[in-house]
Amino acid sequence: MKVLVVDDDNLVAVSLKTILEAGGRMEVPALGHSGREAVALYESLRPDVLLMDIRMAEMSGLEAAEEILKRHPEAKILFLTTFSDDEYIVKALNLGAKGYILKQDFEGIAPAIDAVLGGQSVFGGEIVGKIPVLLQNKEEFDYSQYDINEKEQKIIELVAEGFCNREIAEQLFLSEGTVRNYISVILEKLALRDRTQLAVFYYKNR
Amino acid sequence: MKVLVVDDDNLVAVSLKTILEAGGRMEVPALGHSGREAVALYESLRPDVLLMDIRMAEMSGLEAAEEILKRHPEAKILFLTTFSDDEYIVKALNLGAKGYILKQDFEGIAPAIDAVLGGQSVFGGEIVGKIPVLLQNKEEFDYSQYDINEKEQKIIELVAEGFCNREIAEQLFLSEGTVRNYISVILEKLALRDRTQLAVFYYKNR
DNA sequence: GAAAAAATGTGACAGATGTCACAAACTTTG
DNA sequence: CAAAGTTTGTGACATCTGTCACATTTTTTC
Repeated sequence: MKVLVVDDDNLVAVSLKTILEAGGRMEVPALGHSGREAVALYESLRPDVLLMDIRMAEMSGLEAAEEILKRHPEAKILFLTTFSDDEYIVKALNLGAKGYILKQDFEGIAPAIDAVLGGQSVFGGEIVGKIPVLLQNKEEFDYSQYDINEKEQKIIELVAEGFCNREIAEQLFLSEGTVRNYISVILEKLALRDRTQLAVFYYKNR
Repeated sequence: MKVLVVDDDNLVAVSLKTILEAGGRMEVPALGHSGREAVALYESLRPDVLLMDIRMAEMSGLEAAEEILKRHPEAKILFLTTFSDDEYIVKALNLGAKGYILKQDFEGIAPAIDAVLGGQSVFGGEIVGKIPVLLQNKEEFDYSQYDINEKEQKIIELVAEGFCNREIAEQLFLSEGTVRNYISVILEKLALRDRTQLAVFYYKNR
């Protein structure tokens, strides 16, 4: 079974190769170190599974995956991640990745690859619990039709998080009065009455 | 490695036992046929993984899982499902199940169990793609844990529609002062600060 | 650099909001 | 029925909110 390993950090890539080949059932015919290499190596080797870091210079894992899946929709791509990059989970999911697992999780990686080959999708420990939350802050609302600028958008988001004017002022380095003025203008533009209606508007339009 | 198998349908349970033990690495010390049995067998056998049908008479897999996870939060529970019962996915997910896989997927089940033992969460083929959609179908929020009664729920809904106290009072045939008191109590119970946070809470929890 | 435009700020005001202590009306329970 | 509990209401109060007119500062444009 061929597994292509791609990671920015050569040490990680080599370690993974060692771990995977230790079981005797997997072969790692090449190591890549960027998204660009991933695409090229995938084409030439046609591995059963692609195990790839999600963050890389030159071309991110996500971009590479998009490219590869465009040409090979059946590709089995498993992302490697650290604890820190939650925000990519949803993108990876929508892209059609077969999983999202933690680099730290050495013993867990080989079984994960097996499971993917068996047609499953795999997510590292805590990740699944986060998916519902991450999906909530999904799509961007299109404010363009309402003549709402960036700063106003930012204020809308903070109102929709339940912050009061003083807190919003602190976060944006404005005075409380200015925030009040902004909100006044926003309410006028959206034909709403108060900040609660603004929060409601925010959640209903997404 | 001990795997407890629980399925309504004895044929399925026996088949699973055969498949899992074929590899030589897994042992299936018992077969259960209901949620109730699952709970009892889990207690007596303490398996490494519990593989359980989600729909069963007597006590559903979900209820059994809830019970087991209450006592053993580290329990590794994997649900078996057919194509038809999508609606349970989200519940299983929130409950803390380690996966949700398809019965049909014979070859995939053993690797899935391995992956779960390796600390991963596993989802059968198409299931992951459905999660975003399923999460959108706003389920009823469970207020029971917060000691929120029906009238209070109604008021929460009206606040979340953006109505002011006077409007809420009119709709519920209460005085404005009473509505204020209600909201005051609700905010206290939910540990929120103001009506906007209440509206935010409402939309974030569904 | 001066003029114009945009962003930010201030202060005053009215009204809405949330809290609290307590009262009145109604319902349930013994 | 009486006591106890629940629901609904009131009034006072401090605070937050939204509006407005206008001032100040910063940035853009010519």
